[in-house]
Amino acid sequence: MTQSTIKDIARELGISPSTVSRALSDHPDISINTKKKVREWAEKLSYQPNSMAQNLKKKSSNIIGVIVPQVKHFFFAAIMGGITDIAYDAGYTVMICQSNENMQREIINTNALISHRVAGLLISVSQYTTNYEHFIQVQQRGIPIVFFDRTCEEMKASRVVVNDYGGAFSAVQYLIKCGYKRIAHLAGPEHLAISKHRFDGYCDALKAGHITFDKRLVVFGGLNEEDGVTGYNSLLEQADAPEAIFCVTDPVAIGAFSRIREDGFKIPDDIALVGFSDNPTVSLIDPPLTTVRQPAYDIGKTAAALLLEQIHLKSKKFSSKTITLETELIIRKSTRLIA
Amino acid sequence: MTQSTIKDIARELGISPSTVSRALSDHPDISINTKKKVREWAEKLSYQPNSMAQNLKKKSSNIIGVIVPQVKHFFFAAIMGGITDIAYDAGYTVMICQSNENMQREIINTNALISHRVAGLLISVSQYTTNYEHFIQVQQRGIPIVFFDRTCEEMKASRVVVNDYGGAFSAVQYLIKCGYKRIAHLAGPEHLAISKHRFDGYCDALKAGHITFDKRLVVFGGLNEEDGVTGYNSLLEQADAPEAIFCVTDPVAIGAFSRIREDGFKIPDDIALVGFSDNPTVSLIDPPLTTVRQPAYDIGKTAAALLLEQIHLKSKKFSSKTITLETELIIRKSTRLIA
DNA sequence: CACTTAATTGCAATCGTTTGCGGTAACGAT
DNA sequence: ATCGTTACCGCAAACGATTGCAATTAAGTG
Repeated sequence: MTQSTIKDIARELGISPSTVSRALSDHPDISINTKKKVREWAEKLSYQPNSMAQNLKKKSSNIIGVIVPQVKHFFFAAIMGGITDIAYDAGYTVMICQSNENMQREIINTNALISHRVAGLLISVSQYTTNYEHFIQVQQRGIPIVFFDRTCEEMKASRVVVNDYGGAFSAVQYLIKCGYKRIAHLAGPEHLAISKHRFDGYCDALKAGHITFDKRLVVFGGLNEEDGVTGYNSLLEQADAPEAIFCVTDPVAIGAFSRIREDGFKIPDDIALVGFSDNPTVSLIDPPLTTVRQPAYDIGKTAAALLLEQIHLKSKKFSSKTITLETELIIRKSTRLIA
Repeated sequence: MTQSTIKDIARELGISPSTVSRALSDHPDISINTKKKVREWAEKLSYQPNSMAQNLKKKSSNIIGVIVPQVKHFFFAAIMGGITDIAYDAGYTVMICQSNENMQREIINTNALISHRVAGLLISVSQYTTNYEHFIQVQQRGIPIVFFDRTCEEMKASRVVVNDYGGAFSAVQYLIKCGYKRIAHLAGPEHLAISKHRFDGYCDALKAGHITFDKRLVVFGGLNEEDGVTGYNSLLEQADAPEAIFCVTDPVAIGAFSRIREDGFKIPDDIALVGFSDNPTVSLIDPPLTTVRQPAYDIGKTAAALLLEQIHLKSKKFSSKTITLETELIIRKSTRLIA
């Protein structure tokens, strides 16, 4: 029924709880005899220490909190995999919350995690988060925090990101090399760092390729599949169909992909398409998508490792660092040489 | 720096911690004046209650523990979404662990969650788990437990599953109706309930279609993509290529899909393919996959709701129930009418 | 004025665990 | 017989919050 405690073992053996505690932690003051008996009874009662009591005493937990927009997206799911693997190895457990791209919910999640006195926080911010007060709060409490992917540039905090700029640049550069001239960009929310960096990469690649920027070929929107179709629609409203589209994420590319096929256009013959992430899906569609690979699982591992490092440093040397992982252009069949 | 406590507020106002506690919980004994001052200071110190202390006192937590094989698989990721949504609405937080299909790790995860005194446990067992001792332990402690998808039939416990048998049956029945005769089955691990049920559905559909069962057309394996390619390989070792393959999961189907394409065979002309789950990927590949849809997000929601129900019932009326969600055959282009 | 009653608040114990410090017993040494 | 060691072990406080009960004060009553 109810869980057994150190006191139960103590009562059973007619000794004090302190002795049991020390016996279980192999304290030298305790005789091997007592230790053996304590361990036997602990086993017999299938005793499991109460982490809450332990953490309360220690004034620190072995929980790391994670907030992501939506777990169901492969990118975040893969990151979660990396995080939980690292946490597991370090003896930590992870508490996960999803903001559902909603700032209010993100705030509540943050407070819930604070209440649980997480040892640290791993966050990828909601695309509609515009105010960072709740994250600043976290720092003021001395809770280590590491942002990943969707970072918060306004804050002095550690981050794990990928080379968004470089990835975007090489993707667009490649399109230009293929001979495309009218290259559109389905961008993300304007205030998000990843959007900005990928947009910058797009712009600079155009510049480097001596193609003049045409703002009618850029539409800012969201990061998910539905944004791909709405984005493509508003692209067509502003101008004639472009020759190629560089999308801010794979889901956006998938959205555009479906929309394009609906129109009966052929990829890459009528229009080329490039994504960003290399989700497993995009290599299986027809034609398989050219995309910029980012190492999702490694982002999770790296972010978790960085957080653990900060946790163990105890805010001594609070040197927030940014780790940038490399991206890689994966060329598939949704783009081709023309002219 | 350090988090403020009820005592800090008490000291600040020159009152006792008990009064602060009662004020914060709006106890009628406390004067509105005191309440106002307490709330002001709580706000000023950005006080967040220490859940550990609260839970220790209450001898129960507001954490629900989840163990899944791998979060990165869409099916589980989507379920996680459902779980966290329901948990959020009920004021619970979610602790997530992944077993990585490893029983030892599953055991350690279970103990970690027990240590954190989770209010309840949601589990989808690893495909290599053969011993259920650790789950029985959980029940003996009086911790509510709900299995989902990969359930544990040997135990008297609540479950949320889909109609695996019916889904498999209708899929194979459909294949027969299409005119296929040599229908193979890439099955899952033999001891897993979902494998068994889907296999049974396969068998019974054959029987109903007056097709004699050929054991060379069935290979038992794993549930993931790699198992699709190895499964397909051993299928070819045992017999000539079948006309159609019913796969135990979408990832297995994807594995077989890639393998079949490598061989230069055409789907569905040379060979038909059916999956199970309706992961988003399979509708995008070419040809889009015929599959049995199971409502992943709803499985998560249902399992979480059922668990919460059990938690609130406090083991009073311990009536373990099984909720079966319906499946739906989604017919796409990886199968066709023949002859 | 003495006494009851209502309105507030504080004391102290409790949840399960940890840990500094003090205590006891046994032993050998002087 | 006295003292010092050594080896074990227990007491009690503490972590932060909650809560039954007692205490205090003020107000109301006869």
